[in-house]
Amino acid sequence: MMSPLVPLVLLAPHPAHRGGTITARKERADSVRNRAALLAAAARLFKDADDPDTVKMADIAQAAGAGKGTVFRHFSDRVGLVRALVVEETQQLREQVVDGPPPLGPGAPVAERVPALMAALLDLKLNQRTLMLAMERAGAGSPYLNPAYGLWHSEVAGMLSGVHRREDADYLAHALLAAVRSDLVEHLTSQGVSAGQLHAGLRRLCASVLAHPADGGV
Amino acid sequence: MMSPLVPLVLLAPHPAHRGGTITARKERADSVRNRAALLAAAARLFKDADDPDTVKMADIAQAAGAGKGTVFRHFSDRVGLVRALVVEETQQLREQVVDGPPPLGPGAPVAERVPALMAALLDLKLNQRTLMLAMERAGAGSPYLNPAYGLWHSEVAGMLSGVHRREDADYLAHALLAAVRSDLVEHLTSQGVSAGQLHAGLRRLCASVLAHPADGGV
DNA sequence: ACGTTAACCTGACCCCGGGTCCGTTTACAA
DNA sequence: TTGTAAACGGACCCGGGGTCAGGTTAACGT
Repeated sequence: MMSPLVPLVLLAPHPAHRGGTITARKERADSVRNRAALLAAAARLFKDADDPDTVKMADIAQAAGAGKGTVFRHFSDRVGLVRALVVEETQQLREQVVDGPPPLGPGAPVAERVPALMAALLDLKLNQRTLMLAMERAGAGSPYLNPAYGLWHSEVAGMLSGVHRREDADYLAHALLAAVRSDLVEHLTSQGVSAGQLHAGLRRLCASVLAHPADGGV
Repeated sequence: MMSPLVPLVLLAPHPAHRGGTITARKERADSVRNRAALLAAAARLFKDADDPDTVKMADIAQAAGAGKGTVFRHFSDRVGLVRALVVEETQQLREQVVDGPPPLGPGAPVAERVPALMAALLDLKLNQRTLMLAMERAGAGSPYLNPAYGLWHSEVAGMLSGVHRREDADYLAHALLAAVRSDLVEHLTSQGVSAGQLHAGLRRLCASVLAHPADGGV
């Protein structure tokens, strides 16, 4: 809950970031209040919505009791808003992965930690369904520009690099993460596949990728 | 080249499909000509464009020497147009997979056929980059509603079902296909990853998933 | 306290692109 | 030739993301 990995202020583009140690006025209280209100309102709207596209910027502004301009002042565009939300919603998991207890945190054997992280990500997609869909749909390359993605990937790739060549490990990590992409999860769920079945398949996938490639190259 | 898997006429929603064996006027020549012109123009525009979003419906109409209404008459909406294009561009590969010679066609051992198909799909994403990006970006669940996807998935899942439980095989097939999604390929390419490296990683992934899971449950 | 100032707030407005509509044209059939 | 269903086309509509000019207010210096 504490010690955010990224100082929250960095998420807001505006607060004066001039030269080195000079002046820099304190951020206005109403600005802080508005940003919080906007994030809260947006989170609620996405949670309630089925289709992320039905959540309009103007709705968010209104729900937060602010003007539309304020939304764009704080988050610059739709992608920025969604990213900020994702950062919030993944904060807990990010902390657990970086310095939490095993199996998510460091210390657990790779064979347990990888599936644990992947399972957590799958649950994230299941629980924050609409928001995560919004993130993947938002503009070019969105899933990969998401700040959290870098963390997941470097963690997984690092763990795989004990079993595979570095380059392969990088790609395999991307592949594992692609297996829990929101629209895939959404598609399977809507086909009647249960969460349990998804988890089972995912475990199988992790196990396959983690198994030492006995045979030479293929 | 011959024997299209799906009669072309099915791709066009409009040509009269009333009751059983009755009348049904022959499709007008100009209609046929226009559809072909539109597809050709769209294919060219997508090929030339970097960002699929820069290809507008009006542009396509104009490039084909037709009115905007005509585009929508033939393909109903943007998604329809893109899907029709994808069907065209994948026709050759679809035929090769269904009744072509090994390793793509039936008959090759699974350990060769799966990586061959996946490599072909990766090449497709590399060569038809913009069109494939357009397809994945087009509306909700687009990659999975694409008619070709069903074929790739059923083929791969079928092959995997010799090695894995049926449910796992289904999911693993989706996971393999997710590993060649256009935006991932795009992201890696833009990071400087070469086509060769992608192919290598993909082979490694296929090999892992195809290896018999010796150990019991994970 | 109280002016000064820069940051903030707002919602009317702009813009653009997907999709629609209907008056006009045209290919086919009788 | 003529009747007619179907195709055509581009002016038009509309909704939503993003902008901006003008009013407001919280922080700072004195």
